[in-house]
Amino acid sequence: MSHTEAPTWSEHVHSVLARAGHQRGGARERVIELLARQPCALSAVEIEDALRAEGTPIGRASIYRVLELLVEHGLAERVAVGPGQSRFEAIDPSGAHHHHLICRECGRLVAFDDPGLERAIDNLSRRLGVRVEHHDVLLRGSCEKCE
Amino acid sequence: MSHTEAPTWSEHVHSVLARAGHQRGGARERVIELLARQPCALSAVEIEDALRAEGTPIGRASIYRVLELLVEHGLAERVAVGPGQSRFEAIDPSGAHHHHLICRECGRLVAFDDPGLERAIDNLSRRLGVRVEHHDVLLRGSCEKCE
DNA sequence: GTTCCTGCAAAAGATTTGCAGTGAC
DNA sequence: GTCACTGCAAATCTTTTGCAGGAAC
Repeated sequence: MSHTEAPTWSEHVHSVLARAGHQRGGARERVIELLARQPCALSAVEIEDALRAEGTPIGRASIYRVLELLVEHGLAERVAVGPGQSRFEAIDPSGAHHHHLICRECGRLVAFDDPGLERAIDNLSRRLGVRVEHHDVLLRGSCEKCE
Repeated sequence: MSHTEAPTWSEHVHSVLARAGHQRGGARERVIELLARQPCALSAVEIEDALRAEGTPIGRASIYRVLELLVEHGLAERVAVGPGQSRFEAIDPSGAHHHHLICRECGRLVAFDDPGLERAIDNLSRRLGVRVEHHDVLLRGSCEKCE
């Protein structure tokens, strides 16, 4: 694979942050590399635990600072799954994105995407006459395993 | 419309809770009556302030207990508008419901409903083969006033 | 050398829990 | 009288902030 196309998410993040005048510290790199490898959203504590398990523990405050920076630059998304429980995940630079189903039984977060849903939201924002920069859709129910 | 049917939300709440073996205390009644009159979602602190302003202050713990009870029985909904910021609103017994746009400029929460969106979510849950009990849609952008 | 990054400890908020007293039925 | 409801204070949990030292450029 690989000619010269489609930058990976990490590369994209690095170039956006560099352009914004940020240096590359160790803690930030580790959070970015970890997020880049995730199939789905993680909480700050899960990120902390995962990095500790890999032998590169970093302070929780740093994790929140990195996440805040990523969200601010539109590079990551915060998914609110409950009172005081946020999870974070990478936003693909291509603009592709997905939504989540949170299972009441097992608590698992399942990702999915759906063009019909995107279309409905487009129509809606046009109808309302508002500018929608971002949308979160969170379904609650039972996943196929728990059904 | 209206012969003798369609119970109001408060009535519905009272009958559901009574059936579940709950008594009717003062604090609970006040929170329920307040929520019944709201056009849109309130935070726990807003509820506390509103009740204090009406001269019937109640403990914040009681507010959270009432809200938890309502959510548990499917009588109210929690809307997560940010990290550590939940708002609550009544769920109409008819099943009618709406979603929200939160304005980045003024922070206002705007309610709307949209049949196209509901349809898209129906189709989606059928396609995924999951049972969706509840869905939250939260748009972020600028409202008409701030546009 | 200057400016940004990091970790630690403390702070700030939101929400929950323990407990003793009060009220509903 | 019994069991649920309430308020207060304390505890818990997530997230943010202040600050001193260390790293990037």
